[in-house]
Amino acid sequence: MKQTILIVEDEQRLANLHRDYLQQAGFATECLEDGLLVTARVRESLPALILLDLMLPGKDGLDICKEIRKFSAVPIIMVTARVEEIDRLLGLEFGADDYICKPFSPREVVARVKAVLRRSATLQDDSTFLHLDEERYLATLQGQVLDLSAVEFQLLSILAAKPGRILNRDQLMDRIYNDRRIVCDRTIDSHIKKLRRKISAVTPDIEVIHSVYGVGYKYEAP
Amino acid sequence: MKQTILIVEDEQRLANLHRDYLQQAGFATECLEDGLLVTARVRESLPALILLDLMLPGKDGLDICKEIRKFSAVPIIMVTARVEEIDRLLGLEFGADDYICKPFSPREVVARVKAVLRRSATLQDDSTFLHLDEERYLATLQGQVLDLSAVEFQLLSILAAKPGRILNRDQLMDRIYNDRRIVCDRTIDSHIKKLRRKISAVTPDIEVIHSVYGVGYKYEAP
DNA sequence: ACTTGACTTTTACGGCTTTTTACCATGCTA
DNA sequence: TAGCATGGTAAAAAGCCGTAAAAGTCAAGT
Repeated sequence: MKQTILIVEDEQRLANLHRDYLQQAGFATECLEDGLLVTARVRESLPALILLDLMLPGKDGLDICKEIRKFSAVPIIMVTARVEEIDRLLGLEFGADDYICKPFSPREVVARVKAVLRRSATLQDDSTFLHLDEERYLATLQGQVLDLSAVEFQLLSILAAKPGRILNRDQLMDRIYNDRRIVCDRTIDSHIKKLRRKISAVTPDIEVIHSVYGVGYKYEAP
Repeated sequence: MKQTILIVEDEQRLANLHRDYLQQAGFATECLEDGLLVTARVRESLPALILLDLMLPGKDGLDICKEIRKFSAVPIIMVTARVEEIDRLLGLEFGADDYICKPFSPREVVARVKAVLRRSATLQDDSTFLHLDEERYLATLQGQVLDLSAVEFQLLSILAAKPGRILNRDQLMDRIYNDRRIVCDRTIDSHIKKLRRKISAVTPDIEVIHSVYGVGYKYEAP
């Protein structure tokens, strides 16, 4: 079963070059010439990696990247025309996994693709299990996005920050409501329940939020 | 209290990149540009993890690693420029905890750092006969986990805090129920009994909770 | 301003676990 | 051996959790 690389590149000659080399290297390929349908295609064909040109007709590469990150953690390699771009991009947290600068040799592209795939393979079953982007309130579990409400996200953050450590309901409430609001502690249970439901929609067989009878809750990865 | 990551990297741009991402991820950072002062720094600032470039001016990364291992078990992640290096390194027993190959995405580095830290945290000692982790309500006896209820855990903690010292039932109740609840003192006996049963499931031949006729109970390791 | 819809909090209850109690058997000390 | 302390057991009581549904809150859009 071949892995599919999605090539998003408006310059036809370049796209073909990528395609040929990647196929030669044993990958399946798909091509798009503009940014309009990228997200739709990603959802459909679930590529193993996306090679994304930064300058595209129709839509900016950065926007596409952000959009994809809303629902998927698929590896993305950005292709840019200018070296100076890269430094700028590196500073930004917008979620690409690597950057290639034109002009480049097709061999280099293949090498990078392999490198990124290898990395993401080794990381998959490890720390990438749960990723919490505090700035964006974006939680991903095994590469899939968890659509959490603000309170749910916070709750998960607090628990996941100290895996294994048990927090009681008062501690959790104190951290979530720092305005000293008084809420019934069963409220926590309620949010926990919703969190668990959303999490189990992604990983039905793995429990990550455990209750400790008479004490509280804890987060613990498999 | 943040954990400190010590970055040892001669390429300034790369070091800054690491630093920014790790700080973003909630770590404190320190940087060194060559290998000469690494061991001294490790002794001083006791970092939680070291990110160590293999190729350094002044001293070889491997040597540094070995040197550190003589006095510390701090987690070390080696950074190397070439994939082939890794295979070679993996064969050698020199004590790094993980390897990262250039080029890499800063996100990956953060992920690896977290993964290694998590692993080393869970590997923490099972050398002591009885270990009580108050934070996670986790009691281990000779490396085996005792599945205790909240009260049982407290009871064992109180007794084990003063080995050999005899505590009567009132003292024990006072410490367990600081809300001045009045309970029958036979309740203690009941919990003691359950504790003993769970403990003897792990170490059938060793009695650690002793009753002192007419006085109370004490904990005493073999 | 009103409606609407999404999110949060409260409340109630069944089922389950732990804690407590009661009671009898056994063991210790004088 | 008498008298009290402790151990074992089981059943009652208390407390806790998961769940669902009702009630409240808030902000966006009309």
